[in-house]
Amino acid sequence: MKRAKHKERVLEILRERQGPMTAYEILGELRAVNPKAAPPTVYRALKSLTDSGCVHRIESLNAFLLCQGAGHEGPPVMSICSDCGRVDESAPEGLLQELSGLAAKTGFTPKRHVVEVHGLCSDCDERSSPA
Amino acid sequence: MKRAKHKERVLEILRERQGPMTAYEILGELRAVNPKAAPPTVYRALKSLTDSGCVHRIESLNAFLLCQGAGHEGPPVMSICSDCGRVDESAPEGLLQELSGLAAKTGFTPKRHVVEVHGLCSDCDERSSPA
DNA sequence: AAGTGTGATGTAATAACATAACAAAAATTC
DNA sequence: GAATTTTTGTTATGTTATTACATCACACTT
Repeated sequence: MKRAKHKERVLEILRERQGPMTAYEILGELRAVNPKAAPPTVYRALKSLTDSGCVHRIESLNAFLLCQGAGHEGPPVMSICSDCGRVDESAPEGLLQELSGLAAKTGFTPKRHVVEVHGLCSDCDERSSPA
Repeated sequence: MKRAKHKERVLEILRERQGPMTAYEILGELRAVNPKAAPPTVYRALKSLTDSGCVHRIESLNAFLLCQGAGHEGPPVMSICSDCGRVDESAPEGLLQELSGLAAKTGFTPKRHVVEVHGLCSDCDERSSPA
């Protein structure tokens, strides 16, 4: 097994950020350490990290986020604040059932779920419509 | 009221295709009629069409699809076949509740839902694992 | 008809996101 | 230690999307 240096560094970068980052933002950070890093460098690392599940890709932002979810009982739901950019991961109980029920009705066999909710986090919501 | 020629033409193009198209595929078709069409042309038309709800953007494909859903009681679910590329829209009853329940727990106020399921449609599933 | 306001369209350039293709280097296996 | 495989480096390019500004076409007034 090889060292996979970049993978670890990307994880570190995402851990420090505590929020979503685009591939090119990550690339910028990688370059602080290794000026030779190029787009394939970061996309390779991200592929392996998303494949293994410790990083999630947020499709509607073209961005990546360290997995924060406890277990992986169901598809993760990403709650994305349109105002401050904060993203929270959750895993509601019934969601998988709901989506599986759909599958049963239509004969569709699900492999990967993308569930992303855009809106306002509680902080930003309060700020925009104060009590 | 102005004519909004491109909007109508984009709708027609999507109606003919009966499936998802990328903005640049649409642009190619637009150019068959109007060689002057450029990226902003198609993105403007698509913005107005997606804003009004008659076209959906599929985030995980960077593609656009004519709305096929009956009513809009809840967030549309896009079922995307990884094999044949077919996309079906549905609107399961309980989904909105499920996602709203999540909101209630966390204080997040949802504005827009993205629910996309990748997998195999019934045809492709049968073909890959025959009875 | 001439002027004016508004929304649609044209145009050029570029930003932002992602992958292809191949070369070189490092680790693993034999 | 030679062969093989995997990872990394490098260059280039492909794909998706937006910015910024100019112009056009129509509707409406005067």
